[in-house]
Amino acid sequence: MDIAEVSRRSGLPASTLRFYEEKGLINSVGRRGLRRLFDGNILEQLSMIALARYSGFSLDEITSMFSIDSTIQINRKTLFDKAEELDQKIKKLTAMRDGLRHAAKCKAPRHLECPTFQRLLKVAGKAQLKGKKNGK
Amino acid sequence: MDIAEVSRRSGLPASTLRFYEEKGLINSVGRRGLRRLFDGNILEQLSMIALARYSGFSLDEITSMFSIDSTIQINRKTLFDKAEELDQKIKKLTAMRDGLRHAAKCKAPRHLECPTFQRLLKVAGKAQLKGKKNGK
DNA sequence: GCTTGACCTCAAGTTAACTTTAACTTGTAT
DNA sequence: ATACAAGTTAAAGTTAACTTGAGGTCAAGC
Repeated sequence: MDIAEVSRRSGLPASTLRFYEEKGLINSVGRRGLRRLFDGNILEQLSMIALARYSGFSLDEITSMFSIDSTIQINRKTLFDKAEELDQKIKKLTAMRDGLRHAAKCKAPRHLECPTFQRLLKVAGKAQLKGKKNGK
Repeated sequence: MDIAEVSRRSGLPASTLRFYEEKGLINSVGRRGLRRLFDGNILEQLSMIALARYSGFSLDEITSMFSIDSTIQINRKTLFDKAEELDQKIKKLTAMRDGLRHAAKCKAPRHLECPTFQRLLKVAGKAQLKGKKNGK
């Protein structure tokens, strides 16, 4: 599979694929002349990466979580911790979603003055943002 | 309330508060000499902003969703659409969380080879990332 | 009335995750 | 053999969301 096909099938521009390879997130299996060749399973790897990115993990975190060459088993505790982190995040997103839905219906002149909205805010604020830089 | 107190109580550095004001996300109510003065409700506004940021909205989106000066009611449909977006995201995050939890327990030599993991991936991939640039 | 510490502005710097550009190479079709 | 479309590299550019730095201001305490 050449880079164009991977690009077409994954939806990612070739430049991104090269960038990911340079970063060590993915690997090409060889070259035909200058041109990279990719293995079929690259597509699943890329889906995984896309999902993780979308979930808010940085490329560096993803590298350490899924990289092929890392010590045979990725530290189970790390994975579990990541899952916990996500769980917290899901709770906040849910509060936000409900808040937005409410706001779309609410008659209060300003959302911040609506008690329902404020309650949601409070709930969401519970698990304070103690994360690193990238709190997305 | 001066900037130092807002900073202390919100946990945000003064530089961020100035930056937010410059961007139009928040407003100071006046000055004492050069120094900004903030109203008490600024703290709730900042919680709201923090939650929205954490939920993956960009500052520009937040500005248009919550800015004080925008047309009296923010477009209900927009709010609803944002809620839907979040709902999709919550589904993906849930898949990711379950995936990670599974990975932490799974005995398969490589997670990508584990059928449970692959199933999760497939589910998560359903609502494709058709978003703009900022898909976090 | 002078110092000082907390604030101010404006410009430039930083980081992540890419994208763009310029100049080069090569397998395939003619 | 030659052209050329599609690849390649290395370096510089881009955007969002801030942070840092240099140099200036001012209200309050001594």
